[in-house]
Amino acid sequence: MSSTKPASQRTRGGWVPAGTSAARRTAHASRTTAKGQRTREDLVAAARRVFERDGYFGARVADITAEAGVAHGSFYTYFASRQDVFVAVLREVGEQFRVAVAVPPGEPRRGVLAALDRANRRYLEAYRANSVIWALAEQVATMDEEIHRIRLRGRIEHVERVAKTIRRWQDHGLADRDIDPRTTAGALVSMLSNFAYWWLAGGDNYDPETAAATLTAIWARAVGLAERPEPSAS
Amino acid sequence: MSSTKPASQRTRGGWVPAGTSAARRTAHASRTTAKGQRTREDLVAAARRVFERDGYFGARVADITAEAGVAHGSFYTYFASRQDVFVAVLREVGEQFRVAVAVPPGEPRRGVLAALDRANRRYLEAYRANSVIWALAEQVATMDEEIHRIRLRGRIEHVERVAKTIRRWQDHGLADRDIDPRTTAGALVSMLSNFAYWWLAGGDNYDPETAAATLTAIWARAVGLAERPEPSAS
Amino acid sequence: MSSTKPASQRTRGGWVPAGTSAARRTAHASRTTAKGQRTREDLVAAARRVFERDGYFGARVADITAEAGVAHGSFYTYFASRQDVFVAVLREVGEQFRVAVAVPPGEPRRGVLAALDRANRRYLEAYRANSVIWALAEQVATMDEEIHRIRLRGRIEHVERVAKTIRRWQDHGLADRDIDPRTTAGALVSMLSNFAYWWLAGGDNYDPETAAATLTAIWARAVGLAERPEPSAS
Amino acid sequence: MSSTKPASQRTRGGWVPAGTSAARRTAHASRTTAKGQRTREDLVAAARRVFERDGYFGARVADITAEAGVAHGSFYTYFASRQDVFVAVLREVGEQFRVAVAVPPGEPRRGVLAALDRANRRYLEAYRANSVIWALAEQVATMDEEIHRIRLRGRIEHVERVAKTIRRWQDHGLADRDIDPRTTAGALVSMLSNFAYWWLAGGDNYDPETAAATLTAIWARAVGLAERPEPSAS
DNA sequence: GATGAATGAGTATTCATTCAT
DNA sequence: GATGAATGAATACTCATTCAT
Repeated sequence: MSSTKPASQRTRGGWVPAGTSAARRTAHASRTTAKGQRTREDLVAAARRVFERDGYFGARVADITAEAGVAHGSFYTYFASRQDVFVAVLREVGEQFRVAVAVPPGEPRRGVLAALDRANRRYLEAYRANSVIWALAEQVATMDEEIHRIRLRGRIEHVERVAKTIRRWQDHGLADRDIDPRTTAGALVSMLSNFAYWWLAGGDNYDPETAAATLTAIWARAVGLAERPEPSAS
Repeated sequence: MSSTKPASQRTRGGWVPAGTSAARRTAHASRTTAKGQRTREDLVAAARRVFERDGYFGARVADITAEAGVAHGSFYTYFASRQDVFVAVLREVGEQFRVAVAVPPGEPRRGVLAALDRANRRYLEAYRANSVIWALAEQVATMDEEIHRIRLRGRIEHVERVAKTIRRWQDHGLADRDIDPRTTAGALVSMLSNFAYWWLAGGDNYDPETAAATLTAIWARAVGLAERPEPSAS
Repeated sequence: MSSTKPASQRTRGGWVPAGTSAARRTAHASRTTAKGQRTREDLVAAARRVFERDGYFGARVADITAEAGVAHGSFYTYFASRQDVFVAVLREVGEQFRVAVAVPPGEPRRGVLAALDRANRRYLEAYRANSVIWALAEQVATMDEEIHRIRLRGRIEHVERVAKTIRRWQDHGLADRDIDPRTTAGALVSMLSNFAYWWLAGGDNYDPETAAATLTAIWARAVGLAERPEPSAS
Repeated sequence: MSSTKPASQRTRGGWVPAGTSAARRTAHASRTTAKGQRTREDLVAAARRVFERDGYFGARVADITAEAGVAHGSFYTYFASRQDVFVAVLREVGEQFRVAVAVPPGEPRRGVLAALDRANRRYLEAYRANSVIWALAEQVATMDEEIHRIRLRGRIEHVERVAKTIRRWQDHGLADRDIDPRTTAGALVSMLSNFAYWWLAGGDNYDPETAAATLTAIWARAVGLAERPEPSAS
């Protein structure tokens, strides 16, 4: 890495340039020790705890390093800013989330409705496990463009996945052909995620069993899911 | 996450610092000059513009007074804090919202489905008109307990209103008797509001006509709304 | 001042913008009280004292406000940064300097040589009076482009003024016609200012009378100044 | 401004913090591996590049080691501080400078004026080749006592050498007897070095040929150099 | 000798709030 | 009521230097 500085900082016009210290942080990619790896992980874990406890704006870098038991300055060996760790935490949580929602490999393939129901319940469970940090992400999104982009990407991914499922159902004659898959998917994903937010993080109370059943029922009705098993399924 | 902070909370993050001079200041209702009334209105209007432009945490009191064209200090003649104006702005917007969604007095009472569709479209229009500030409120909610309470109250009000409608429909034989009105209402309100957020403020694109039609369709199917007009209405 | 923010901070692309706090300082031009004026002056005076005592990089904003007897935050009511006050101080000193070098109105117009000698001595006196801050400026120039520009402008102004005088002398037959006025002026200004620096601020010692006389003599010889009074002056 | 700081000075600004571990580290002269020697050279070369690119205060130890391709910590195996490498770089450059200016052994000894002209042109060439680092040294001098001492010593050496030449010329009847050699030398050295700075590093433009010729001409006139060759030369 | 992770002191800047005119 | 100057607490970030492998 011979030079990490923008060309505009080099000598220009016969004048000896003054160095500024801005934005010279190097990506911390190469040559990381196992110890360094460990410290980074500690910091991410500590950050998550602090964010959950104090919120995004309430979390000071000092709190995070104190929680991780490292020196204040060590934070900046691994992250450029509070936002930077937050993104790292989100990435981790998002991954957990994606895993939770995906169909577990060993799951028996019975009815479509049963599968849908199980997926919804898994989503609610994942939300419950990550409700605080997830709700936080939903909020911080508005204050921070980077995080908003991440959230939007996640949302669209989710919607597209659902839309694809709906199209598949339509192709198999399991769902109404006259609904718009993308729009319907958007509405259902909104229903699921926002209901989960208010129920599990926002203080609006519901009965767990009724909630899960209702969500699945609406979902099924929305796409006109034929209750009977596919007659000529693969 | 009604409150994750200990009572000894730091002043950061919008929590009301107990015992500040904000408390000392009395409600400014009585003894208001016409001029004073006008200044207050200017400040609220300016605050809304600044909040929409800069976000909640990005809006400084100095920006609001500059926008309103009054002295910095004058702000505190009318409001105790930034949160205080934000609540004032929200109250105003919320009122507009409630008016927009309510059934217009002169509206002809034709079919239930048509009425539902019209209500949904009015909601989307109201959201579109207020999307920025509304989305802001949705987000700020979690960062600020007071505002979260206001939002939760609004949410529950909305859900209860819908639940009541569903119950009425059930009583009239227009909706399925075996759905839970409160839970179904919660899911549908989540769907509507969160879909509106992503569509109108969050950057997820949909076709306007399809969107409105899809939302109404799901709504109708969710409650099992009989498409035929009520045989023995009112 | 309805809006001090760049257009790029306004709502873009259906996404609610987050406010950043960068670069929103307003020019402190309009509506300044006499008291405010006074505080500003106090700060500039204090800054000069602190800069002379501690150097540019050694001067902390806290030192300046302490010296001025105002609160730390008050500094930023008037200046955006340390560099900003430094420029203000330089402007003040530069002005004193320019005045010192200019021909005093009441000065009797005797010989050219005598006038030259008097100008040089006045320059040295001005340098002596401002040596510390002036030497500082000479140094800081390299670290800060803004200040380098100011210095370069000052240098060129000075050189041009001298070149103009040389041309006038050439026109009057008082100076050699075959020297290049601009280059000669550059060399002489360099000689004067840098000699002054090493002598009065840099620790290289000379006898005051000899120094002044030598500088004037070299100056006169350099332009081939005819020692005899102008035969047909003015 | 040899020293404006009290003994209890803060560590800021490049002053040598008395009693740090820098003192503990011994000169690294003895017992050096070939490899170690090489690393040291790499660091000095890298330091020069970084200083030229970023200025003295803008150059961080981390930048230098990155540029040299060695570990951060290795820097302290060879140097006690940034100032320490800077001095090493200066020593190197100063040596190059001295060599460049010295009379080349094989040079034919013709006229005094011609010799003077050639020396001045060599100085300008050397300055041009080292303008950035040299200007830096000139500037950093005032911010750092140690470096100021080095610079002052260099200046005085240069002035004394010129004064000695002038005295020789006077003895040989080639120069005016009534000028003060030391003061004249000081003025001429200032002229030369500062003109070179503004021209070659500071952004003040001149024609190369005119510049060189003008400097020599002023120099010759200043000492009253008889244009004719020494009648009774050596 | 070389490495790069850890340390933590040091400081500029922001902005809500108060208060003398 | 209005004004705008003054206040000062709060905190992110930098980087020279040390030191365990």
